[in-house]
This record gives sequence, C-alpha cells and structure tokens, in this order.
Amino acid sequence: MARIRDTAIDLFGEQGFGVGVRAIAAAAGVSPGLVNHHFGSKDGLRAACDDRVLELIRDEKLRVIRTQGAAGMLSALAEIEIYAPLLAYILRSFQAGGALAESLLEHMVADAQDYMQAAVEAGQLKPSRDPAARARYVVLCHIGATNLYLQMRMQREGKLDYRKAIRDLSDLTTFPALELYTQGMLTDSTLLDSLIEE
Amino acid sequence: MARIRDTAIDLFGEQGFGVGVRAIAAAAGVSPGLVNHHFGSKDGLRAACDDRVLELIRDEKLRVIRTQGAAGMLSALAEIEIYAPLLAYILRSFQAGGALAESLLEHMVADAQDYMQAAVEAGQLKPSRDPAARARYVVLCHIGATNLYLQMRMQREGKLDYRKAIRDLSDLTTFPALELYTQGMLTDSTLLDSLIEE
DNA sequence: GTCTATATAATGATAGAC
DNA sequence: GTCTATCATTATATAGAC
Repeated sequence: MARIRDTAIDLFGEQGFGVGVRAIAAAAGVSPGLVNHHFGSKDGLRAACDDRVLELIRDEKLRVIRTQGAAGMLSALAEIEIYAPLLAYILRSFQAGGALAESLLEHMVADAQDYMQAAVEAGQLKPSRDPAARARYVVLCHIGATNLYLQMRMQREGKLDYRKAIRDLSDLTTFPALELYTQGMLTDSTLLDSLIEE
Repeated sequence: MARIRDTAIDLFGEQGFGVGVRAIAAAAGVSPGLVNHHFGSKDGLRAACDDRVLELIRDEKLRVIRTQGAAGMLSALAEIEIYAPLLAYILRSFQAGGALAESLLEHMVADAQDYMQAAVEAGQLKPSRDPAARARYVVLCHIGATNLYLQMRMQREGKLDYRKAIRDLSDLTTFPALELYTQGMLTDSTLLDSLIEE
C-alpha cells in the first residue's frame, strides 16, 4: 500500500496527473483493481500522495529552512537526489493547482516572513513598510519564476535533470536578482513616496 | 472553420486543453467529425488556435507595448473585456507549456529589454551590468507570479473574473514591488560587489 | 490482501453518405 | 462542407473469486 502510493508519487511527478491507474499499478507490480480497493478512487490516491509529500516536506523543512529560507526549499531539494521525485511531484502540483500547492505556498510565505524579520533585526535586510506583503511578493515571484522556467525546459527537453535545471536557473538569475536586491532599479523615489503618503 | 477555431480558443481557455473535441463541436454548433475533417487532429486544432492567438497578440501588442511595456501586456488584456478569452487561453498555455508559451515569453523578454534600455537612457532606470539578464529575470518573475496567482485563485473559485483577479493581484503586489524596485532590500552591497569583481 | 474479469463511460479518429 | 455512424482505445470504478 505504501509502495503503491510511493510509485504513484513517482509517476505523477514524471508524467503529470493525467497518468492512469493502470500505469501506476503496473509500475508498482500490482493489479489495477488493487489500487482503487485501497484508495477508493484516483482522487483518493492523489490525496494520499499529497499527504505523504506534505509529511516528508515537513520533516525535511526543519533542516532546510535554517540554511536557506523557505523560498530556497526547492533548490535545496534539488540537490538531494533522493528528493528528486518529491520535487517533481511538487512542481506538478504547482502547475495543476490543488490543496497541496496552496498549503505549501502559504507555509512558504509564513516562513519567509519570519526569516525576513530575523534578517531585518540582524541588520541584513532593510525594513519594509509592509513586511507581510513583501514576503508574499518575494515568494510569489521566486516560486512563480522557478515553476515557469522548469516547465518551459521540461516541455523542450522531455524529462528533466532537476539538479542541473535548478543550477542553470540559479546561474541565470543570481546576478540580476542580487543587483536588484542591492541597489533597486528605479532612479526616482517619488513614485514610492507618493504611495506612502496617501 | 474560423468559428470552430474561435470556439476552441474559448473552451480551451475556460476548461483547459483536456476538453474534448465533442464539447468543442457542440459549442460551435457543428458535428464532432467536422472538427477533425478540418484540422486533421486535436493537435492540429490546438496549433491553429496557437497561431490565431499569436496573430491577435501581435496586432494588439503594438498598441499595448507603448503604454505599459511587454510585461504589462497581460494586465492590459485583462482590462479589455473582449480579450478575456485570449488571456485565459494564454494562461492555459503558460501552465501547459508548448510552442506558444515559449514564443510569447521570448517576445516579452526582448520587448522588456528594449523598453528598459529606453528607460535607462531617459534616466528613469538605473543601468545594469547585464541588461539582458535583468530583462529576462524581471519578465520571468512577473509572468511567473501572475501565472501562479491566477492559477491558485482559479482552483479556489472555479471560473475567474480575470479583470478583477488581475486588479487584486496588482493591489497585492504594487507596493512591495515598488518598494523593492526603489530602495532594494539588502543593506550590504559587498555580496554584489564580490560577484562583480570576479 | 490480492487477483481476474467486467461494467460503464468518454476519448480521438475515420469512413462513407449527402 | 457537413453530416451520421462507428471503430479502437482508454479511462475509472466495481464485483466476485481465491
């Protein structure tokens, strides 16, 4: 039963949620009937996979967060080969929507807010007039960009080497992100000022 | 034939690319057989839709770009009610991947680069050490965040009022984005400096 | 727990009449 | 150009034997 679920996580991650119960059963070495016997339906199986992934993430998160922040979770997962199927499943969830994606995103926003507040208190980050909005904005951009980039690449290359892809994305974005985060982009601050004064 | 294609654009946008040929034929008021007779296959129909959307975007883009820049194209489309089906189709394309999404993204990056260069020359934008990377980064974040936000909302609410959703997203992100673009976020510039000196 | 066999529905695609 | 009818495939889900 755990094997069926774990196989489903692998296949859902590799081929998307359109993959059939038959394929999952075959890959797990059981009959198609057994899958629905255990999980009731395909949606039930999907829910079981979601729960399992969230459980694994929660355990791993505690380790990862302290080193990279919530937004760096995906990158961190990509570096650990064992977690590649997990990462694939999470990305499919972000693309397809669903309860897991929403839950993960909200967790990331909350974690990012804590992480950034600590950085402000440590003098590494400038304070914001709306720390909650800033945390949400940064996470939305980071996850959104990562999601979009990986999806485009997956479409072009077929199956993805997530470790390599995440590194390439990092190479592509580290400099412009750091430049933007350090010196901003706009020369005129009156736009922001007028928004604050209102 | 144009009616079938335009109906397909509507339905693909509303319900995703999983929608069946039968449903499209019924909505267009023709028989299922006629669809494949014209377009050969479902993929052929999809390709015809892609071409049509790209054609419409190209015409509309010339007007939109001069006022908002390429990255603002989605927002601009959302304001014009007639283009709501187009926007829906484009978002589905970004979620599902494919040639149209890639083509649109590359156009946006190129346009953003031109637009930002003009802004630098006008003194509105600080120069970047890597303008191409900056343009790509900004577009990737903007489109990625928009895509992710709309998708989450669509999952939660069912059908979406794109105009309202885009406005809500704008309300949510305008302040933190402007804050970040104006003053940056990091207090220490040595991280960026060390990256430049290498 | 696990299997085989099957029910039921929907899919993409095609053939041939008009 | 447009239709009806149908084929072959696939999907989820279920029933009943072991």
